[in-house]
Amino acid sequence: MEEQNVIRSLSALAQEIRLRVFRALVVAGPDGVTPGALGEALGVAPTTLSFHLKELSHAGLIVPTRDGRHLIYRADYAQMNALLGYLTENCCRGAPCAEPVAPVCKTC
Amino acid sequence: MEEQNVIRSLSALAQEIRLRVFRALVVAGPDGVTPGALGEALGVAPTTLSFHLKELSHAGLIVPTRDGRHLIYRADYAQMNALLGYLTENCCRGAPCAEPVAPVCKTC
DNA sequence: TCCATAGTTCAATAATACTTGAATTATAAA
DNA sequence: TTTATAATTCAAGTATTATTGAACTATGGA
Repeated sequence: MEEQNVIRSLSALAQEIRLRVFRALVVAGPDGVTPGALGEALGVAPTTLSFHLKELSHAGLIVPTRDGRHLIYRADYAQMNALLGYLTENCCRGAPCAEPVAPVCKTC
Repeated sequence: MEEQNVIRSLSALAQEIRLRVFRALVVAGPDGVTPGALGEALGVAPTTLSFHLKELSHAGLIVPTRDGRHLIYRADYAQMNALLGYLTENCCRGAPCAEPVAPVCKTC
């Protein structure tokens, strides 16, 4: 993963609304969620939500697909994994860590 | 981990200099690095570096300790783990993920 | 004590990011 | 074809974040 993409992804997640949106999509999994449902659940105005969805999309963290007059947004797990991996790369120069870095997803 | 702390941590990492600083500290491990050495390695002015070190410290991602007239900064692995875990919490509602979320640190 | 070194804090400027209403695009149903 | 619904884009004002030089604090050595 490129540094600029990492920064873009971290910036995308470093905002209350976008963090909540992303986590909601991570929880929803393969089903995804529409902007309407997200806006309803999170109490965010359509214009504002759209702006934030675009930020997350540009970062590659979420992906929209169209279904009739709805859009469905889904988390991109590969992108998330790449991001998490980047932060711990070459951790402790390959030595076993004093405080080991744990697997992030207990159910996988 | 509290949402506000998560956002603060992500904001802290979502900046070129701070991301490089943090990764340098992750690689350095328990030895840590001084601001002087970081500034030298990354080509950053002392004032600017100090500002960014404070941002990372406030987020709890790095911790300074004094050693004579030097400060030594170290990554806080527990905070990093908590952050990474937060992003994948309740992933796919506990179902096995379509695209599994991998352990982030191969050497641990 | 006096000076040099290691870092930080402060204040001002410069640059980015967030929100909102109005207008727009795309699809579906009457 | 006309109307309604779902969502986005645009432009503006507002707010937050980054950089820099000058001044300051703390430690160690001459």
